[in-house]
Amino acid sequence: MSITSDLIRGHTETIILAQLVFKDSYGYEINKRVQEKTEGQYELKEATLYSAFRRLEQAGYILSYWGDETTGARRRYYTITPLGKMTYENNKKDWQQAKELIDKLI
Amino acid sequence: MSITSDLIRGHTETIILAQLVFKDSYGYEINKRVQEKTEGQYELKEATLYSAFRRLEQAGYILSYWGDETTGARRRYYTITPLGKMTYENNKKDWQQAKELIDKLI
DNA sequence: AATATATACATTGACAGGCGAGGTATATAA
DNA sequence: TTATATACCTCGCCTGTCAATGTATATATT
Repeated sequence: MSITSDLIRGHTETIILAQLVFKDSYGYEINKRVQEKTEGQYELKEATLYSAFRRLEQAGYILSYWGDETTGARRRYYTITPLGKMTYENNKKDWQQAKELIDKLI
Repeated sequence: MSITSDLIRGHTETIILAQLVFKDSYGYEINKRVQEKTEGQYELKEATLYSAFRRLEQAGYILSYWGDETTGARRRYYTITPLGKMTYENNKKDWQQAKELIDKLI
């Protein structure tokens, strides 16, 4: 695993929410998008990804529904809720703050 | 606890090493320094701090010795080793990289 | 004299998130 | 027929954080 994995620990949920702000999506696609955006420098582990989905849904930040694919593997799509959007915005602010703190400290 | 605690998770060791690069220090002082630098926005929990010291010493990044205080509570001082300095420099680079990745993703 | 506060270190045990390993199923390309 | 890509899911371990608790010294307050 890449050197950065420890440092991104704790951002998984925000990363997922960020993808869902643009459009509904599903696990596999979200992970592919993360890999594209980081040019392969980072990827979500499947176990991490799916356990995060459970937490996010439990918390009311996302909702899920099965896609109506007539071919290929089935997809479970996720939508972000208004509460999820608020949480995402808050998390982004927290990140800006945390970045400054860490920069002061290291 | 402050909102940022989850996001700083994983930086504890680097924060400690950063303090020891300047000068030898001890737990209580390091924590006070962290609080000063962040204007009270962040503090290391004692259990977190002392378990980090154990890990860092185990890994050969720091060495410890008892201070020779003739008054007040005894202090266990820590010194950063050359290996610890290298690790600190690497961690700083990793942080710069992680910051960019996270900014891309959220 | 008694109490509170600051300094200083340390351990225990619970909890939460990350993830390796394993499993299921469909579709296409070699 | 085999491999690869797509797509989802669970179990159980590992690791870092931290609340709670305990010890000891020195000073300030009541």
